[in-house]
Amino acid sequence: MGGTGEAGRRGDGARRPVGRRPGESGSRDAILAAARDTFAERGFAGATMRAIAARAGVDPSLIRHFFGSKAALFAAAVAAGSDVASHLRDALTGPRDGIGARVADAYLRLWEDPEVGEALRALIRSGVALGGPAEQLLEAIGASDGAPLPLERVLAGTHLLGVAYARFIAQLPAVAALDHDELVELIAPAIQRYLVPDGASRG
Amino acid sequence: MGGTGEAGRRGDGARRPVGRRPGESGSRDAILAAARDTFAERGFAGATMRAIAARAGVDPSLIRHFFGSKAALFAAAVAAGSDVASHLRDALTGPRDGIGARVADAYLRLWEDPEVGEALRALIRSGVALGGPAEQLLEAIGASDGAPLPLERVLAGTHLLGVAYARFIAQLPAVAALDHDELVELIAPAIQRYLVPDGASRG
DNA sequence: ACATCAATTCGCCAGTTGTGGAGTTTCGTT
DNA sequence: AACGAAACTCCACAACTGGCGAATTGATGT
Repeated sequence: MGGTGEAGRRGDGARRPVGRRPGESGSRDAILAAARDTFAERGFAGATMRAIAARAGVDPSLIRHFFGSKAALFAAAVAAGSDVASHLRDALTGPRDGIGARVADAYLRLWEDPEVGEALRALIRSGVALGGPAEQLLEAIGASDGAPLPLERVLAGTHLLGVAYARFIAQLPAVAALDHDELVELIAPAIQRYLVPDGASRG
Repeated sequence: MGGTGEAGRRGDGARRPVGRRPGESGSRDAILAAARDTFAERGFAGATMRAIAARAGVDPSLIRHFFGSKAALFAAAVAAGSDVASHLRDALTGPRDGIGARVADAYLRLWEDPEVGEALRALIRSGVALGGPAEQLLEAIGASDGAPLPLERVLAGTHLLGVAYARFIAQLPAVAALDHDELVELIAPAIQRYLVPDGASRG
């Protein structure tokens, strides 16, 4: 299925000079950013190293020079999204009052961070089977502090995951167009009811 | 990234005879089933026609003979999962009492159908941008009967989607191990509260 | 019996993919 | 000033990809 090729962000068709560039080039970071974007858009299999290199404005071999292989590049690119759990711990360990809103806010804020958000999209789009962000989120919420209701906490995680999917991946207008605080307010009650069994204290 | 090749479900290494087989071969259906499975496991880009053919026990060219192209095969393979909306209409148009449990039950039952479920997995794994099952589910629930609260209905859809993701795609043990009815009972209240604004009528 | 059509495989092609080797230019250190 | 290491590109390759034409075999209608 012949693609027309990716017009590079930096590549303008003219041959780049060979050899090291003067000063700080930032090529490594450019590659990581391009990889995150491309993996997020097309998934692991659909993203080609040539497309990533073109987007970063470098030669494909430079990717290998820095990262070794496509799999290693993927791992490096999505590293930012690999510890969802730790970012939610604060929100989860706070007082039960308003915990639904706090967790929803923290989770959505995570997705809104450009680096983390693209990494999460890349991970989900690539369908990473084990250790993926979905499992991590769900398990993190479920087993956060040895609470007696891990299952219902996992269900809270599924709701958050579904909201994130609709807002950031499917980009469904109804959900994606909402203001951050608006969305938090809307889903907070449901999260709250899962996290604390008796449905007290509004979001 | 050189794979070792897919050991065919039917292919045993021996050369298959050329020419038409006697009797009903069922090759077309075998191809569709193999395509659904493979697309579900690896996504559109990751699934190769050769892998699908091997899984179905046929020559890759037979796929082209029947379906024309990889894209057309994909479309045919996921057709079963393309009208999520219609299958939920009954559950949504019933009485408000117990609508949460009814919708949750109908939705999960959809995923449990082998044909539909694999089609949905394939669609989500492939990241179909528009018209995908995620959008369809969400929009179907949101706009079902011109109700005054489409947004909150969409949020119910996000929860269901997240549950399905955890149970059928990520296959998170905590959610995947649950009995169907158990799971319905657990999430029904949340769905119910989204679908009817005043949180009346249990499960 | 004969002609027609569908099912099926084989071999091939042009393009793409990830990877690797070899060379060139600059940086950092001594 | 010399020199090793790092950044960077070009070229090539072997494998794989989707797609296609052609040949072979069986089923079906007349």
